[in-house]
Amino acid sequence: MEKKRADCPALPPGWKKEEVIRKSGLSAGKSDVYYYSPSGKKFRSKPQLARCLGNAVDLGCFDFRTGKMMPGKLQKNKQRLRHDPLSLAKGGKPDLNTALPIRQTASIFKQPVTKVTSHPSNKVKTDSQRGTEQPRQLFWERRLKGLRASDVAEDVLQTMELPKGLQSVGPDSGDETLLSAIASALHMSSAPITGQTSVAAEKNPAIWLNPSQPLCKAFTVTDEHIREQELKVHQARRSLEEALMADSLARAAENTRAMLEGKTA
DNA sequence: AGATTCGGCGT
DNA sequence: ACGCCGAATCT
Repeated sequence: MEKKRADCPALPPGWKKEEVIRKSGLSAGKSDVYYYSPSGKKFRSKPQLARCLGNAVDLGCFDFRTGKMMPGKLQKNKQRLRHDPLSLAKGGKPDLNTALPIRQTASIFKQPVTKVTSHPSNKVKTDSQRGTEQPRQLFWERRLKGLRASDVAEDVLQTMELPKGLQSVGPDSGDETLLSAIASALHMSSAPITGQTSVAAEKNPAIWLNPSQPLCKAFTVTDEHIREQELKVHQARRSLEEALMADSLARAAENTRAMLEGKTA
């Protein structure tokens, strides 16, 4: 069988793509697409591919069937109406369009070739991809520096203030990166955010940093912190309530005025 | 056992 | 209509 394995320019060097036509059955004529990693492992779906490449390549606009990046295929974010019941009903994290910027050049990350199993009959198995996390770039949070939220008039919104106890770890000790790092951690992972629990990370983060935690010294959240936060939420809700009330009064006033003018005209 | 192939579920 | 993946079948 002369299967053509073509290079796939959209993926890191060494990755091959193959298309196999189904030749019998109900689905005869349809085709299946496979990819092969540089080490020869076969991949048969986009999720599987994504699990392997991890943050190395953004497959957001990668079309598995054609093997090309489709610029127009931005995140299929359903233009869901605010307060759509569906958005609230589903569990998990809110579906905000806040994909973080990630590295596009994958080739510096080597694909794992072997994995040593711990036992006597030490056959080298192809690693079970599920267990191994892909490497993350160290200090990637620094790329978030300078990103600011702004309102419709392009005025930069006031940035959040961080509680005193939080201290960053790493080459950029600014509060700005710290805020981004923590916000990202909360956004991306459902695991507890503890900060860097190893003291060694503070001395030499380049070696000891735990990349699955934000660039932040370990911290503890006290009941006091929680009460403060609850208070802030309450105040924010009050402000919002007042603003909405004022707005609706203003609208009502505007309507009646328009009606009166209509009559006199 | 591993590779190949098609079915069929879920969206 | 199609992506994804289970599992029957093939080597």
